[in-house]
Order: sequence, then C-alpha cells, then structure tokens
Amino acid sequence: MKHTPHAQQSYKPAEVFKALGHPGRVVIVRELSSGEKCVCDLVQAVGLGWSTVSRHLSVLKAAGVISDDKRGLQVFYRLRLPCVAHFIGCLENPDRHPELMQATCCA
Amino acid sequence: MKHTPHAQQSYKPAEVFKALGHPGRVVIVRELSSGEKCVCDLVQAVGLGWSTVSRHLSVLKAAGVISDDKRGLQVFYRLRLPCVAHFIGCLENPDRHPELMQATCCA
DNA sequence: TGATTATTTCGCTATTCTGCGAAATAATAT
DNA sequence: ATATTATTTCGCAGAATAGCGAAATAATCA
Repeated sequence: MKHTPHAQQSYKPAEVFKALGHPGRVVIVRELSSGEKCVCDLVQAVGLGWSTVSRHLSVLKAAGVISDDKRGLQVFYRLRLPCVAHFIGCLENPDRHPELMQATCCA
Repeated sequence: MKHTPHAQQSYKPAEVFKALGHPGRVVIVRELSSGEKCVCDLVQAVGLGWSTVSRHLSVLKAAGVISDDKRGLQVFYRLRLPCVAHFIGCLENPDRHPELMQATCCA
C-alpha cells in the first residue's frame, strides 16, 4: 500500500479559539510547548481537580489542538499545533513580536 | 510633549482566544481583514440582530482584537491584531500553511 | 426644536460551561 | 483474582454566554 501524503484535516477556527479560551487550557498548552506531559503533570500545573483537567484536555483534543498517547498506566498529551504556543508568546509579549501587528505573522 | 515610543499593551491570551471563540466573531474578524467596516456591514455579514452583533463587537474590542472609530452617525471597526486574520486562514487551509505545524509560525 | 438614523444598553430566557466529588475504566502489580 | 494507580465519565449546582426586542443615546437633518 502506497503512502499518499494524506490531506491535512481542516480546523474550525471558532472551535480552536474557543478551546483555547480558558486560562487553565492556556496553561496546558504552555506546558506542552516544552514537550509531552502526563495528566498528572498537567493537573499540577493547572491547579484544578483531576476530573476538571481531564475535561479541559478533552476539549483541546476535540478541537485538534493536542493529541494523546496512552503508555502503560499513563496518558501523555502533546501539542499538535505547535504554532499556538508561539502565538501565545506573541500575545504576552507584543513588544518583542512586531509580526503580531502584521497581516502575515504566520508566514 | 515628546513621543516616547509607548510600550505596547500586553494581551491576556485566554481572553483574546475566548473573544475569538464564536463563529459570528470569526466572521467579523474575517470581514475586517479587508479593511474597516461599519456596524451595518457587519450585521449583514454575521446574519444576527443589531443588538447581538453590537455585543459581539464589544467583546472583541474588550479583548483588544479590534478598535472602533466613530465618524458621523456611523461607527467603524477595524482589526487591531491583523495577525489573527492570517492565523484563521492557516487553520482553514493547513495544507497551504506548513508553518502552522511549526513552533515559530509567527516568526 | 423635533424627526431620523446608527448604534448601544438593558432585561429576559434558554443554553452552555465550570468545577467538584463519586463512580467507572483500564493497565499493571501482587 | 485482587489491589493499586492513572485517568475518564457522570451528575450535579452555580456562573457565564447567546440571542432577542424594547428602550436609551448620539449625531445629523429638516
């Protein structure tokens, strides 16, 4: 069977943004920007209950922002759209990112 | 009085994302990407009532995504973070934007 | 001044979101 | 098989959001 370089799924912008529109979920993305993490690490970082963090993770996953990988007892999450972590950095420090103000920041 | 090249405000990422996390508000941003528009144009584009669109505009403005300018009877809105329009384009057409998958899409 | 036009604010209801703890799953270890 | 550990699902109560039409503002025009 031949690998057709499979067409990339298309994201629904409003869904992606909505998924990112919560402080705890932004923390999650920031954590994942330095590499995959297990849920336990993320619970620690976000500072909310397990069930709550688990739901936040499922929201991010449903939007296509992160993906998960179960290994043994643990589930590891990773950033599937690394770009958003950088974008968050731009928003937090616009002085150092003049591209933020231009129409082609992602180009 | 001398112009000190004034420090750029810093955005709260979760707020910006939350503001963008609604289909109608994404339509607004897309409309504004081609230049400023009056509320009447945006009501047309979004397809919801005036009061509703007005509130959506105030959400986007509060988050710093757009700004307004009253001239005569009309209020004109413009995109203050042009970058987000491009980012929306990336999400909708990831095939054509490999940067989306890289950590430095805004660089 | 009073009328008209463009937009925002208010008050309401219906829906969605958050966070929690308890219970359910799932994989490993004993 | 049972216990343990990591994580998710469920069900709830309270908060926030979305949309609407009516009323309030504001700027222009007659």
